[in-house]
Amino acid sequence: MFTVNELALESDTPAHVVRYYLRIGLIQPAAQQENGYRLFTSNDASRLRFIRMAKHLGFTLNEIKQITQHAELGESPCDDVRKIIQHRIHENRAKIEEMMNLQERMEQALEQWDLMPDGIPDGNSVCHLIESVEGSEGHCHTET
Amino acid sequence: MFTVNELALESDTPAHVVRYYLRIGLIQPAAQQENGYRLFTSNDASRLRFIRMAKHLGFTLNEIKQITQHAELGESPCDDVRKIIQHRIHENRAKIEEMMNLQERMEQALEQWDLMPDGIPDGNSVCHLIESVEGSEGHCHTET
DNA sequence: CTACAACCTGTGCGTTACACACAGGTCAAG
DNA sequence: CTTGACCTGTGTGTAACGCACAGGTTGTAG
Repeated sequence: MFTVNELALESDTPAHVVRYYLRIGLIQPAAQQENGYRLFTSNDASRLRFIRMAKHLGFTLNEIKQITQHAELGESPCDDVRKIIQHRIHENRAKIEEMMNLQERMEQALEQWDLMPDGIPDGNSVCHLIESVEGSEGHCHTET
Repeated sequence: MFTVNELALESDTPAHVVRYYLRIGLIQPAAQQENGYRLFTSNDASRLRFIRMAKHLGFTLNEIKQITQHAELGESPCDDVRKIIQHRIHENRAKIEEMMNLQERMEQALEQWDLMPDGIPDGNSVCHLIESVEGSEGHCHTET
């Protein structure tokens, strides 16, 4: 039987993360001491390791919860797992593209600003650097 | 004098976003009707357009708040603006890299899983697909 | 046996930038 | 006056923790 701290060490997870997973019901204590301390088995440690693996693969905690609940009922979560990853691959690709666009916008701005002096704000302008950036009228919104 | 909705149209911002900005004090109403409705001037509209520009460039709402507060006091925010963008460029580069690593992990996993059948979970295993993924013991943590 | 310090415990709140819901208010048409 | 469409402010929920706090536990010294 491990305490929270021991479970954290055993599963290579920060203790406060273990507590968070407990809070949201992603893991449950196997037992409880009289003073309220939660106790765990080595089974919980491997469960926790599974959770970290899934997170490392991009699954959200909610998805992991679904998966473990399915597994607990004896149903195979594999089909959902494949679908989720496929969806996440698309999602992530879009996000990366958006962040690369942002990156370019920022780099272009910084370069452009190199030739511009600092300015004192007046009633019309808050920061002429930011206001000088072009292309702010074309907002692209890509949904999931 | 505009209402929230009119200000939203004028500044090309969703109305619920305008309300959010009001809530966090990023913008303030110029006046108030007797029924509690908030009223704005065209000055507020251009302020809001500035906020959208800054967001488009990657500034957080907190940073924008700082910038506008500086500007309101007559101090030039330009120096901070340059520093923030420089910092954000580094930050974003790291994030993009991390997301590309994740992308590769996901794609490799999906490919690898193509040859694997679905499995029924037992006590030892939750989902053998996820558990089969290699390299889960080497966690990389890149800080800002 | 007691005093004290170091550490560990559960839990409440703060974070980002909205999205949604809800009860009530406003305005034009009939 | 009533109906319906729309608009208003505000409370709450989101993801995944990070931090802080008051109290409990454990080890060591005296």
